[in-house]
Amino acid sequence: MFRAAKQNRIFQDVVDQVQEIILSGKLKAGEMLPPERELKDMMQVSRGTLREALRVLEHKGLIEIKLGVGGGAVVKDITFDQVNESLALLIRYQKISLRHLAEFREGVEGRIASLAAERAKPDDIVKLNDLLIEAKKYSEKGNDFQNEFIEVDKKVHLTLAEITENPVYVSLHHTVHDNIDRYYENFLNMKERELKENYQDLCEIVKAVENKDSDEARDLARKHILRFNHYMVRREVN
Amino acid sequence: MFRAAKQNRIFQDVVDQVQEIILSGKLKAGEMLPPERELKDMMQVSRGTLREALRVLEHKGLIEIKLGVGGGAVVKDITFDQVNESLALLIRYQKISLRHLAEFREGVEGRIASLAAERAKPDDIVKLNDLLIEAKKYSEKGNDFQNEFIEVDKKVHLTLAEITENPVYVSLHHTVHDNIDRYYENFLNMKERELKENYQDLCEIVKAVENKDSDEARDLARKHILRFNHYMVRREVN
DNA sequence: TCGATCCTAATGGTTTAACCATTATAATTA
DNA sequence: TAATTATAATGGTTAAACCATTAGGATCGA
Repeated sequence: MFRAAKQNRIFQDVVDQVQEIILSGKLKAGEMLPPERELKDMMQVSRGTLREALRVLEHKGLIEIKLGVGGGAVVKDITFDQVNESLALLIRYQKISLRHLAEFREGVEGRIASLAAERAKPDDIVKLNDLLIEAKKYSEKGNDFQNEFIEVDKKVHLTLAEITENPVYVSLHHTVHDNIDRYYENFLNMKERELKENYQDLCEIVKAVENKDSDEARDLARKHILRFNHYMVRREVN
Repeated sequence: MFRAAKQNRIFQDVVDQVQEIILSGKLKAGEMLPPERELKDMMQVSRGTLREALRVLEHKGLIEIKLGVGGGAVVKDITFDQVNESLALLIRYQKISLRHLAEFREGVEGRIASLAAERAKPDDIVKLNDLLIEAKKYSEKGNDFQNEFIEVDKKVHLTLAEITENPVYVSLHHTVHDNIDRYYENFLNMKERELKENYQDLCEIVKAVENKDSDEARDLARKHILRFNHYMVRREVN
């Protein structure tokens, strides 16, 4: 209900004030805070204290600080970067294993596919089929184009997430991929047969979405991710 | 693939070094960093620079700083707090609406229930049934015990999340609840009839888990959350 | 005139030294 | 023995100076 009121720290008050100004829209993304030397006078704190506050705001992803003339603190358009970073820390601290993350992803992608099946518009179906054509190309070219295939695979999943029109899913897609990629760069080494299996998966998922068969889409997407997870887990380093 | 190498900043190097020491296990939760005045000498930086680094580490959730004699920077056991905070920011910045978050929760709780159905041990079933008895009590006492009922409801969901043995789900439970609660404290105002409906939901979910019927558990959990979401969305303030 | 080079000033990054505020512990006193 | 007070360790804050980076203007050469 309540959180600790460690409020005797001046820099925290500075953080809160600036954050409030940004979140309330008085300063929009791209606009700048006054230079440190002016701001410290306005807020009647020392430059050191102000800078501690700026460090926190920077780390929160609310501002970005540039050097030189015309530099200074620019208000940032907030992204999921901080969520990703925190998750990455949890993984490194071994509060989460990649197996857990992979299992989570399995559920999420299933849900995304099923929502996409309910919500896909004709345009979306076209886009998905275009991606399939690309995927087919790479899957037939064999191992040398493995990375390209994986990129297209990612794009299919991203497109499905976008079709849900729920930004939580879009962001989660990035979060999960960022964190899986970070530790498993090129973890995949699929044989040509496996590339083709994956291509088939994608085709079936898209077909289910096209048919608005949400249960089928969910089950197929989960199976598809499960296959990926197997490649991954068989290489897990723990 | 690569991230910007803004590495001319000394405090960043301090952050990286200390973080590495903590994550590598050389300093464990509960242990302390040297006092600022010693650490600054060891790392050959000024106290101001060191303090900027400590601010960042504190905000990352890696250390906690206490005042007074015997105070200083204590290594923290890392939690999901930072993830929650970042998500809360995204919500306030209106990158995510509560409707989106609620929809996401619906999917997650469904998945949790279905995994729980596959993994519940006899002990778990006992625990769930105990909670149901408590829930029944409050649901019969009517509106005055609405908050108590909601607490038990939360506990049921938390227990289901724990049964999955996947910490991602446990943490997500907290994240979602923290963020929903923050903006909808007491958002619920259920009539007695609604309390009883919710109690029935819980009973059915637990029964499905007991029967290891994962599809049924999933569908029931989703319907249950959907009901909650209706109470919430009908009060949404946007 | 154009382009290259250099200079200037704005702005963040860092240092130093001092002092303030909080608090656990030891010393003192009733 | 218990309450009170003093001490010192430790983080929090301030001030003033200097360093490093950089955009843009000034200068100079062709």
